[in-house]
Amino acid sequence: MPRTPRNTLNPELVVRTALELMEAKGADGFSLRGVAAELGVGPMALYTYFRNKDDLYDAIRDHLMGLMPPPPEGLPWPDQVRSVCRDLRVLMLQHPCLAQLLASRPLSGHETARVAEGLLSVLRSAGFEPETAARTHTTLFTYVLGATTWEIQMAHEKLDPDALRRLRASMESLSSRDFPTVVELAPELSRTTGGEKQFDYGLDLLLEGLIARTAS
Amino acid sequence: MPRTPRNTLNPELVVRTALELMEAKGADGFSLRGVAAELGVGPMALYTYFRNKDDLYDAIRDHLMGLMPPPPEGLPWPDQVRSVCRDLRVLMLQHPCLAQLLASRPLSGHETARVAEGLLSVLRSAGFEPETAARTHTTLFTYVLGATTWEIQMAHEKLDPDALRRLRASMESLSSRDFPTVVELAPELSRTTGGEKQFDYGLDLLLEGLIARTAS
DNA sequence: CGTTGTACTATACACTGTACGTTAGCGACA
DNA sequence: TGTCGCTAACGTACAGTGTATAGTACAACG
Repeated sequence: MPRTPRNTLNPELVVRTALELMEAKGADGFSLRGVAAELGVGPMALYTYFRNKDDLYDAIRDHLMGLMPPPPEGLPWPDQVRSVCRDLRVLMLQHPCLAQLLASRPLSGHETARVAEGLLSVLRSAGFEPETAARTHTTLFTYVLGATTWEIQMAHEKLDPDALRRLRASMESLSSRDFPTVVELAPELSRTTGGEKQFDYGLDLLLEGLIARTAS
Repeated sequence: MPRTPRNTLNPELVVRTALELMEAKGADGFSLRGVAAELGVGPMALYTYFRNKDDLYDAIRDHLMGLMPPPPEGLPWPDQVRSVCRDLRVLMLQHPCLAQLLASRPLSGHETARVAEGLLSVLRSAGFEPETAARTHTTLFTYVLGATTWEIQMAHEKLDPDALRRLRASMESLSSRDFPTVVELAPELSRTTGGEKQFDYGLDLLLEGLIARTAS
């Protein structure tokens, strides 16, 4: 059995510090040694509470998922689903590292389960059969994951002037003979990428399909 | 102007070797030094052809996108769209590193543009206005990206016995009082996750929505 | 032939995650 | 009260990373 901790460290404190560093310096550039230094402690001290770096990643992810609000009550189920998906997007935008943490590691942890429970129970209450509810949950989650990951990527792009310049250059190097549609739609592609409107466009497509299926 | 290469190296060869290593040892565990060693060359030799590691990543991504077939001709547009999305999923499953390469770097390159051109021209021919076509393209792409990334992640999970055991443990530790729906749907969630059926389920939802909008 | 530019090498630096062995200090029991 | 065991935290060390910088050998050109 674990004794009471000495006093300097505890898992909660490590996770909070790691999260701060991750948001300050980006998901790359984050290192165990950086966290340890921030805590005024040797790198190996962290291994008392986390088996390795991935284990710490999981803890950070679950900590962030704890910030997800529960589904709103008293609304029609499509609005509840929309709300959950939007909340997850906003959380991912506020904490860009969350996107990578969700995509690169399996889901686990108490708070993560809580979020899944919220969405799944909405779907079950809406009348979806168990298998359809599971499929729908996965579809919605993966859509939010992909759409928001991409949105974050594009936002990074627009902030880096060097990358932006190279993107313009590669765009203009495309012959409008070989790629007429890409060249024609280049303004729309860069203008519409990302943003709440783009996100809702895809989300509404999914929701319309779901509504149609419950009606039949 | 570039002189004729000495003879040992060229960009194409480097990319092919890098891709082999990436598929053999996974996207992690891939290193410039590994590629250089495989080519029997010093690590810095690669910097003659690529400005840095990310630049090589971009080249690999574009090389893989070159394997995408063009949209099939002579079919109704929803079938063309479905075909392109499925092809991209299959390519990502065959080359799991592609998922990370697509998600972590902006799109660029000739082959990548070719693929975009294919899907965009299908949408334009189907009658979508420029802005809607751009939005739809992004929605479809991000759906495939998220869904397939997740599918790969889950497949990795099922192959690692240690991770699988930990997943079972964390599932069973969930109280069915706190998380009744998750516990109830646990079999469906692990059974339906991934696979072509799951992918098509979400894809068909999107397509139904798109068809409805062109009809109105 | 000399000059120049390029393909590649050699060395070095600042990092990374973590395996291993050691120390210091608390909790509990004699 | 003394002592023993357990463990939190430390220090050292290792194998590895990407890449900056400087140098070397060779091909092509004037």
